Amino acid sequence: MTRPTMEDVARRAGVSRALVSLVMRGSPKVSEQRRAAVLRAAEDLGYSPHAMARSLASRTSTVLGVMVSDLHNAFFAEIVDGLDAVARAEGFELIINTGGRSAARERRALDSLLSFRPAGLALLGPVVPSAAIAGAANQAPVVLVARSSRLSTVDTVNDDGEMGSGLAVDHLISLGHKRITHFDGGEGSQSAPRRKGYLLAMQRHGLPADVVRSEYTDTAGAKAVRHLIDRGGELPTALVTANDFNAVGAISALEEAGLRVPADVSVVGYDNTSLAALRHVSLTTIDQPRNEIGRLAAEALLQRVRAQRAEPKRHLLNPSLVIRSTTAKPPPPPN
Amino acid sequence: MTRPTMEDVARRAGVSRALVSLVMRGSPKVSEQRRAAVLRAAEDLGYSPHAMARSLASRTSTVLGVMVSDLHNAFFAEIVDGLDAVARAEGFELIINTGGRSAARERRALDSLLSFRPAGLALLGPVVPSAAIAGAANQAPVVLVARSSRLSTVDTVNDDGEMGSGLAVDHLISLGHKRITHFDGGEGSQSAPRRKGYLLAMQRHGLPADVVRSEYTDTAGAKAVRHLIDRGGELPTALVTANDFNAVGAISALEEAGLRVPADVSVVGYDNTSLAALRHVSLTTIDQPRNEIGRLAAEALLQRVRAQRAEPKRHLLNPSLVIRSTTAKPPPPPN
DNA sequence: CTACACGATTAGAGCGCTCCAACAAATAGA
DNA sequence: TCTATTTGTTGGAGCGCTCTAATCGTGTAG
Repeated sequence: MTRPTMEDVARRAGVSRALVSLVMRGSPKVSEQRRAAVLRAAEDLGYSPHAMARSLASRTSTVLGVMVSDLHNAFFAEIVDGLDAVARAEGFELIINTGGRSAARERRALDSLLSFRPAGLALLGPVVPSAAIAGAANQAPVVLVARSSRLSTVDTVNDDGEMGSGLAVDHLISLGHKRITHFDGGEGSQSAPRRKGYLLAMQRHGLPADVVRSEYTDTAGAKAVRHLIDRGGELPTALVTANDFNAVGAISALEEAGLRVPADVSVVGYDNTSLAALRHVSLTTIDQPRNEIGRLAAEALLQRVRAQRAEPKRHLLNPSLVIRSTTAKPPPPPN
Repeated sequence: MTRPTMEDVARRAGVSRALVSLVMRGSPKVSEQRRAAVLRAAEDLGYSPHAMARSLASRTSTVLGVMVSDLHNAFFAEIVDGLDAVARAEGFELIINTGGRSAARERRALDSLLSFRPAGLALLGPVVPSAAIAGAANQAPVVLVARSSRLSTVDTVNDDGEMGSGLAVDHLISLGHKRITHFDGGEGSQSAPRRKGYLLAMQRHGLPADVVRSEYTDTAGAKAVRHLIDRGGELPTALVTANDFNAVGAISALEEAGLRVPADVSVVGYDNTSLAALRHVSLTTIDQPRNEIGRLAAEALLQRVRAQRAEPKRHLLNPSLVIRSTTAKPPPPPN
């Protein structure tokens, strides 16, 4: 089980350890003849360099630490996918752990990642206090995804939630809706800008805003609908929901209450998850370019790693409206 | 940016480097007084041990390599989640990369993981040839998920697809169904045992089997339904589909064709993804314990790492039936 | 008062590699 | 011919840590 080292390769090829090192790193200043000899010896022995020893000696790292608040969430999984793609293309490796939406656990996860002295750190939807992030940013370049920050040492990649909700509202209004309610994402990340976008858009059109506190789950969406019905008064003709899950829960509850979507009530989701695209659901929603987010995060990190940039970068990606079958003109007013 | 080392802590605490090392590893043979001094010094300096240097010096690793054929797939993401949970609880870290369903890329991914000399390797749904797996297994303990192997050096964790389909068929038959069609998963992994389980169960009950080639997507499910309708003849009263996505696609197509689920046709999915649980979908399906799969994989690995076991372990997990709202008694025969 | 054991501490070698300065050999310039 | 350069190669120090064996005090028994 004990693998061959550079020493072994050097001995077999009849050269010094340093020469083997040069060959392994693809240095141009090695004669073809020696290079071939070294490569052969390595091949024979099944040698491959020890990444950690290399990292230690060179005082550099090819590891990017990734902390995912929740891998369960397909949204983050796709971002990791994007990160992985560019990281690997650039010769970096991802080391991942999850924070489980608990600040304490995230702290530990962060420490654990830092103990590998990674070249950079990507935090996906972290909930740790800003101070912890600042601390981490002192040790390695940090990029934040789905969380904003004013720290000048960290980069951020976000979708413009304010704009996204605005798109949803504009779409509904252009269909003729006037009573539009927002189900918000509660404490969830990005909940605030989405709410703000809704409020601003309603105000812009001179319509009364109505926000119901909710969460990023389908049960919460259903609950919000029942709340709407229970509180009495006129029902809205359209819903701008916290995310796709919330939307789907809302749709179910609406249908259970005898209301048709979109004939009676239009519903817009957020995220454009694979769920929304299912023909059975066919949800009008706001798309965030997830893979793109991952790529940009990785690129931002690599730029810092290579010291190509010191000023913070704030990516704010434009979401887009995806119109499917859950929005339509409002029903004619009952008279 | 240059972080303090053990040397720095030692100097500040007025002790030797070795003593700091002992404290950091929680050795009992250190006087309380010194321990406190060291801990204080470390705290003051913001010191934390360098995982790679530690690994190199101790000739041990706390890293588990994970190769995911496709992180996009929520199924694997949840397994990684399970892996992560037990790995972290045991003080191990995950280093992840993806193979992108290409044997060549998987090979490279594998090499890259091995260059970190991980304590063990988990391969999720790998497509590389068996020889490559055997090669990897020579360097580190390997556990395979969603892929079987005869290699005595690797462990495997799979769900019993044959049994799962059997459960679906039995359930439908107990409801009174006789014409049950299977939409299979085509070339997809685990497609074969699921098909086999269907065939065996039908045979066991003396019913004629009917398999329609399909895939693990919702569009494929819809297409299979249209194929069923187009080919004429009597429609089945129940569908055992390739997976949940396939099921949802099939349901949509059925409804579009004016058939009600489950009144006219019952549908069973496979995997019990979060999709199936949505109230809007409420799909009867076969549950694979994904988190459990991840846990078992991690445990199998750790047992090998600790040399607690040398014989291969073959986990075959029992799937279970989750009854929701897409299955019911068949319609009375039209006479 | 010496011998001995025992717990606490430390020096030093070494993990597998990179990097630097030094060097030998071949080539160029004067 | 002799001194510069260039090109290819090498020894050795050192990255931050662990581990073994040796050392240093103490307390205790003889």
